[in-house]
Amino acid sequence: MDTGDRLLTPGEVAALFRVDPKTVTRWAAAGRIGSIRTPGGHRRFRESEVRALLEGEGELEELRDEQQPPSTANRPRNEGPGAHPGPSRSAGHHSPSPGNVNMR
Amino acid sequence: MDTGDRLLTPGEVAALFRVDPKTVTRWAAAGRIGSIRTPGGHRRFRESEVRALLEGEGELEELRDEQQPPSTANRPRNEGPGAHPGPSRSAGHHSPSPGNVNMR
DNA sequence: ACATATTTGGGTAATTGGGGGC
DNA sequence: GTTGTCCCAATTACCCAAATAT
Repeated sequence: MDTGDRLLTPGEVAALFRVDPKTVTRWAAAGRIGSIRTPGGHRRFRESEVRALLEGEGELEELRDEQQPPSTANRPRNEGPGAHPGPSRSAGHHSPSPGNVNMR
Repeated sequence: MDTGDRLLTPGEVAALFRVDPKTVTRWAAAGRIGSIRTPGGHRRFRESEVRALLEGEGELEELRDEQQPPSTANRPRNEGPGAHPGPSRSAGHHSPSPGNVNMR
């Protein structure tokens, strides 16, 4: 498994997150994302970390146990039965990511 | 691996649905739509998912590579009795959402 | 050495998030 | 039950110029 040795430029990370390169720089400055500095002062980011971040922190993941109201029930979100080849994130959750404490 | 879908900002999704960005946030909070959070806390939405929702719920079987057990060919389509398609979009009695461009 | 594109820095406006109430 | 609007705080986007990378 590649540990993501590939380094991404701020522009790449910005395009991945759909944000401004400046924002990515802010993340690095705030310590929200690991960054490697070039001797010239520019920043580089690990692709593995970036991918892990946008892997899908969506609250919607395995939420499929919806209740069914007797009358007005319409949950057109049903996946066919069978095996889910999807990469379950049930293995090794806590990653050595920086402390993600951002809540008021 | 990459689904190749771009990420949309809450404002974009809101404009697509013609709702307030706050409503989109509520959808994400309620788990009705997948969301990716930026390290800063903002949400980004997958364009493919949004388009799928906009297309109408008719999720046609465009995917033919989905293995299905040859035994149970049932379709757990909980449409529910009676007719109750999505909520009524009775939008049109107020000025366009000002929270899109030019606010303060 | 050149030039071009990208990144960096600071500053200001716009958007977004969360809560509350209608 | 949902959606839209109010507040404030945080994050993000666009403006500039200079430095760095290729």
